[in-house]
Amino acid sequence: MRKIILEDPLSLRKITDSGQCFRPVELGSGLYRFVCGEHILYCRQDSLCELSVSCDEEEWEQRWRQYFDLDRSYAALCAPLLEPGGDPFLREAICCGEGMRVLRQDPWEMLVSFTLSQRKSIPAIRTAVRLLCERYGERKHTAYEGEAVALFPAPEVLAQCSAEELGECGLGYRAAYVRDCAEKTCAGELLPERLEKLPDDALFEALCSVRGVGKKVANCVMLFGYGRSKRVPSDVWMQRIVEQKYAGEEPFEHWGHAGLLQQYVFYYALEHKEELRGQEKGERK
DNA sequence: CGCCAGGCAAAAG
DNA sequence: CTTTTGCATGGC
Repeated sequence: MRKIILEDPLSLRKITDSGQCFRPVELGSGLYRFVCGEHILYCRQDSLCELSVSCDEEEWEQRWRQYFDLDRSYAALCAPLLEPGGDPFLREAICCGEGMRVLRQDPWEMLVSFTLSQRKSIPAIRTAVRLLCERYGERKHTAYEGEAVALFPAPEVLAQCSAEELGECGLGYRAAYVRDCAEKTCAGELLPERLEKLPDDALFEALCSVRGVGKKVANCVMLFGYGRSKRVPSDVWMQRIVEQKYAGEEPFEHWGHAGLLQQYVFYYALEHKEELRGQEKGERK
């Protein structure tokens, strides 16, 4: 394992638990495994700003630096928002999520993962994604205890499966949606190399052409797969926050890098589920 | 067992 | 155009 010193706090646990990624896992005793494309990283948290990693320096610089979004300082970005007189809830959320990063993940994987995520809990999404990888993904051997890791399946492979077959991974009615992701990608309509050049609006529209991809899923793919840091996916949890902390008025418009702050807020919501659910209003009859 | 999940498309108003 | 409804299944 090689030592990495970071300029910014980074929490492997919070990132892994924050609902933006479904394949990173804690293997036990603080050892985490991340997968990005066909690259696999084993990683340990030594302190807030120190990691031990399994890759060499070149791979860290070329691949994982971008994956963990290390070229921008989240601390510097959040500092002005922590000043007294600022938004008190946002301040609390940022403190709660210290060490959060918004990962830059594979666009194809994000498209499929968030398409099958709708109306599923995060643990259930993890299971479905894992089953897809185990059934249809190529295996890659690693140095860690001879472990063979199943990579995320290629579009061509999923496009050859019937919806019924895909459904066996627990996709339910979303199986047809995943098939459409694969078909359109194979047909060249959603090639990441082309889409990444589009402006936000055009990219959004292209993603929404897939059956089962709407506003929320498209924004997740843009934020987590294409690095569009202004996008704010709005799901039930974000809606509860807007209701209960902002009296129904979305504050995101006047946040710079709203997508990054959104991730702190979303993580805060996951960590305070009970209170947010409990205070839900409007169940009068 | 019952309830809810990082929503969406289609039907109804 | 805006609002309501049905949806498959795993976690807990």
